[in-house]
Amino acid sequence: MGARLRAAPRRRRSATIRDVARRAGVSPATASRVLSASRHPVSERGRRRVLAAARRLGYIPNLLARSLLTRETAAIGVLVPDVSNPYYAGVLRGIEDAAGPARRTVILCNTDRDPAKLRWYLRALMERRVDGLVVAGGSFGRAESAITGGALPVVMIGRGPARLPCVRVDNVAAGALATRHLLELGHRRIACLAGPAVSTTAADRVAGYRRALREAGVPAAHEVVLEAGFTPAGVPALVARLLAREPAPTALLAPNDLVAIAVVRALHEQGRRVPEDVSVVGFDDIPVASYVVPALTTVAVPAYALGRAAVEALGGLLAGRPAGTVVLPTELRVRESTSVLDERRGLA
Amino acid sequence: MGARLRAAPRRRRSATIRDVARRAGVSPATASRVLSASRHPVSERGRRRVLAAARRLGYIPNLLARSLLTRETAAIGVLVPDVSNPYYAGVLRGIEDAAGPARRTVILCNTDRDPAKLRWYLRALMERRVDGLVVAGGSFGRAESAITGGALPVVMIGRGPARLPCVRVDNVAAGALATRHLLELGHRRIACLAGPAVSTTAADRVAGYRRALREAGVPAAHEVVLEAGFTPAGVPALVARLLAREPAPTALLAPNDLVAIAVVRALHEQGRRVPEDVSVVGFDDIPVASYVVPALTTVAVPAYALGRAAVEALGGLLAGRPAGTVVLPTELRVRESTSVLDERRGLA
DNA sequence: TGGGAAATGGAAACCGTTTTCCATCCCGAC
DNA sequence: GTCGGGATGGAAAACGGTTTCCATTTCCCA
Repeated sequence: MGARLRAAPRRRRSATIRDVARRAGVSPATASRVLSASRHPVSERGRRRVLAAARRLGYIPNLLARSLLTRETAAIGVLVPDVSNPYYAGVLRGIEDAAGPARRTVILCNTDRDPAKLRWYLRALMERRVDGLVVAGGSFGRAESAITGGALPVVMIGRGPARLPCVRVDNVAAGALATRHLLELGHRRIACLAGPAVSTTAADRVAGYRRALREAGVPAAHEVVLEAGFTPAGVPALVARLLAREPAPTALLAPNDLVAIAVVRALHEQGRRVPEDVSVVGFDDIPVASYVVPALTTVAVPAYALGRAAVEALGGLLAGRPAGTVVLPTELRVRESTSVLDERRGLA
Repeated sequence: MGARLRAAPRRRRSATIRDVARRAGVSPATASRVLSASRHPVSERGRRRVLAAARRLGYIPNLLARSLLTRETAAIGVLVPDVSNPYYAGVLRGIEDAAGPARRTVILCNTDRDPAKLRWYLRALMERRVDGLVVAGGSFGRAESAITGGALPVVMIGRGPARLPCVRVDNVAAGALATRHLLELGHRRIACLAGPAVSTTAADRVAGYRRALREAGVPAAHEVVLEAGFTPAGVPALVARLLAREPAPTALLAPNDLVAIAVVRALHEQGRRVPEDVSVVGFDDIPVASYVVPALTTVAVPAYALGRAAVEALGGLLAGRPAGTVVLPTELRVRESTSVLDERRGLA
């Protein structure tokens, strides 16, 4: 004979569908049909009684039990490098706003771009049987696919392996856009602070920078690329190195707005004014970019829209519609941190 | 006779503990005992076989089934007004970093301070049977407690009803701290931009501001409080109103750093320099505060630590330890946006 | 009046775990 | 020789829903 399993004493048992059924004088089957809007017909009288009983008992369905049976959890896992980064905060907000109406909940994981952490979280999400994944700003290679068993729908944000659907911007174009803006203002000595070496986003922007310079016929000797990371750490030293060059650049690209703001400050501390002495362009257009002084000229990346689009693509995948790559447009927002090159000034 | 339920065709069935048991030549009970590190002894031989079978089959336990039985989901719901706000992003990061090691996952909900949205999410979290809740920056009254049935452990961040455990800072003290700093610099006409009227955080800071002024013997007529909200919207108009006063304030408190940065900009646009003409103090010390020019003098609120502490308190609650109120210290960070009052300048 | 279809409702299996009872077996102690 | 007890392992009952089969009615139309 099996055992009478004692309920864990800690949490009091809440009303189950059987309780509702009993109170309504119907079978659990009927109660379920009413409460989960099944297609099976139920008499008006039965429906009313079940609804009344559910209300009276404060019935809250147990999604775990339902999910166990239906194999759907209505939960999606979201992997981002770091929510503290305003760009990813925007992405996350878009994800959540799109997931809510679809009655899906978001399980958040910060990977810090650490593959071990990524895999650890991936496993946790698999154990929870999430319906799908949105992965932003991380690599997702063979090892990761092995964990998901390849069966789990995944949408990448930014860039991922070709086999996975992806929502992104054209970062090569974005890099070129920023660079051409500076070229049009007369700048020729334009430095580029690149993001971390592992980031394809950063690499693409650098590629766009190089391409724009070449197309404008700027000598290759003018190309200056320094690795800076996506955070302001180390920015003053990098700026100092740039200012020490002979001749020094008159404009520069920062890997994102956060770093751009730090660059403006570092230049300020070195006695250079923006944009009179040096022009600075950022990427992302985070909320604060338009409030700082000088307001940042930047290439806007639609973080919020990327998040939304990713969830919509994932929803499509879950509904059986295939998803490909979605490329959203970037846009140059000219504000105050760039200006026409004044030959009499400049860093030199 | 009952029905043979056909498995949903969409998702392929992954290996279950029964598959593992069969392959290892043991019963599901034994397999479970090995895989979930139960106290029940299992022979070394059996253990090895189960582990090998699990590895071979790529077994990933189904947490839904486990949770259904144990009544614990190892998931916590997190309700914040808006992740795009850097302050809440910091809180969230702290929450997640503290939850991870405890093997708990975080379900994120953005409430936008909308009670309807809050209740909607609350219900969704109840359906998912989260183990507990962390609620930041929202009210949590009778109606909300009714949804959770009062049985769900809840930790508030910031401020909540007295009956709930809470992790917060002393915002009255923080407001007084900022104000006293300005008083010490010689300012007497200090304006206060308050946060939204519904926010107790905002109200407390205003109270601290008033208290500090009174204690310094500043005439009540010098008190100026304008409602500004926690976002930069409308800031230029408010600043214009302030500048139009006669005499005009020589210093001001912003409800948070984001607004403070917008205030600095608005002053700049009106031809006033910070701090030479007007001193500005913010709250929170968001990451960007130290990178803008001028670097913001601000009262640091330990967002990350608040998040961590909330999860730790919740963990304690779940382990049966009662939790009270935790008050974390704020700290004045004097940077560049405040300076000694120069009688010859000022707004007047 | 008969018959097919639609409406209505219940019994029970099933999802994948965990855990409680036993049932053995084996060991040393008395 | 038997008895207490620890080690080991299995059967089966939960957890709380959903859904598949039926089993009845009821209804409409020929």
